[in-house]
Amino acid sequence: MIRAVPATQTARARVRAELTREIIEAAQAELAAEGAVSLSLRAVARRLDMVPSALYRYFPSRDALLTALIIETFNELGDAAAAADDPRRKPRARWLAVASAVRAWARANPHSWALVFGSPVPGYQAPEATVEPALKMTRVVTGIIADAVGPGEVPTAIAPAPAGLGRVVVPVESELLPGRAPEVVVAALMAWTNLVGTVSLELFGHYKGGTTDFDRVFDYSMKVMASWVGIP
Amino acid sequence: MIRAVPATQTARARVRAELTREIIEAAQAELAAEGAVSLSLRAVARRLDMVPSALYRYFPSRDALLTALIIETFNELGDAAAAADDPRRKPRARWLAVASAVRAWARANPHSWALVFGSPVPGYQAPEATVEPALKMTRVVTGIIADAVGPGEVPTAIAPAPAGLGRVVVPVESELLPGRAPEVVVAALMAWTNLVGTVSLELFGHYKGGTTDFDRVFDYSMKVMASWVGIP
DNA sequence: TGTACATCAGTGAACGCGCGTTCACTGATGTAC
DNA sequence: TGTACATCAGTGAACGCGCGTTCACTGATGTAC
Repeated sequence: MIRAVPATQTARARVRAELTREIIEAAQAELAAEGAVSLSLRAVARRLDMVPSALYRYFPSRDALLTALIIETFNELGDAAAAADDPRRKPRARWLAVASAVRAWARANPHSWALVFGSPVPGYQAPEATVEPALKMTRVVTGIIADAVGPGEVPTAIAPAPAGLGRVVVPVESELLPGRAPEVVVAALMAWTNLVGTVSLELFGHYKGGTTDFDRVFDYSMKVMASWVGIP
Repeated sequence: MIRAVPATQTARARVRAELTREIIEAAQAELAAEGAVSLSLRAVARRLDMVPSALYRYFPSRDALLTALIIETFNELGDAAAAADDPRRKPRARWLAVASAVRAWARANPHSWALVFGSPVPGYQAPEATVEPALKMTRVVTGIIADAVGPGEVPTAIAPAPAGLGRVVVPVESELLPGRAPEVVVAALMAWTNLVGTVSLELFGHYKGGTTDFDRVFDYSMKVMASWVGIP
């Protein structure tokens, strides 16, 4: 799938790169139409007017295509979040803009969202290459919180963490929230969880009938979360 | 699937009821082993040493079996939550006990959890009969919050709701939190979302590598959520 | 610049598989009189 | 209590389907000299 290509691309290499793109896009269209479960190589091939076996020139297996799709999804979501974030604005406005953008992207691409945040595909093990793209959206969110709450600070709304919790959250602290108090690290995790959880539960139909205008509930709950987490 | 049975059950009716149970249990075992996606009538039949067509005496289609399984799952989860809740204790202890019980149940039955909270099965439309069982666990959670925060009260940690929000959340307020302020209704929704979201994201592997001891992070974050929502 | 050979893209047929559902059937259980 | 008939459970064979993957092939594109 990844191959060294001469600096001056041959026509063949160019066509190959283009077709790889087209296959991913056809797979996304198929995903949007049918969902991740029934995403089949044959359906993708049909969309491209190709014979199924031809896809094996580009992806060694269905799983490899799925991986490409997952990476693509995380990248697009991360880009949507990053595009909505203007670091010159106040943290609260940034948080609300990013949260809305994430939700909007998910509603526009529900099957892609379900592909990465829904039930794991059984038998499929996500390879290393998906880890970094998966963090993109998260980085935008935690970046805002890191800008709002300095190292060592603890917003008043957050109850003190038990002794020793800091050690437990070192991985996420060092990767995403360097120097921040454990209270802030966990609160950031909760804000992220609430965003992803709310979007998933909305998309998967679990709020159905609960409200007459979920847009307003979403906006308000993100504001509430902002003050809880200490985003002024 | 549902049929009138004479007050004095015939041997046949008794056997029928037992076998219906056994089929559901075999389907759960299959679910636990393979996941919801690949849950097939034929696999369930194999587990029972029956011929696939025999299942049609009990369930008219694969979807009907799936529905029975979804109802079963919601009921078990609701029972687990209710069993953990002792109304004589303080709201905070109740909330923490229920949250832990829900998480424990999910970790013990990950595929059942994924069946109801993961990606919707494409082409499957949940019938009316699943609505009430789906609410059971939610009722336990909101019941605790309703006991902690009286009608009209607004805990200090929750930012005031914009005018008119109350009207939007009437359905959930009247069904689950009668008379409570819109701030409390939304905060309860957020607490429930955070619980379900945290459990899902843990189960689906999205916290992997983030902490060295997620048990402790879970406990602490539920405590933080309790004080945010106003559970003393 | 031209030729000989190697590489690659895409075809078409085939493989073995498991799926949901239908249908005509046999034999056992239950009901009416 | 016994008999005649109706109901039901489960069998076994078959249907048509779509799937991922393999393989030998043809013809076009690229490379070395």
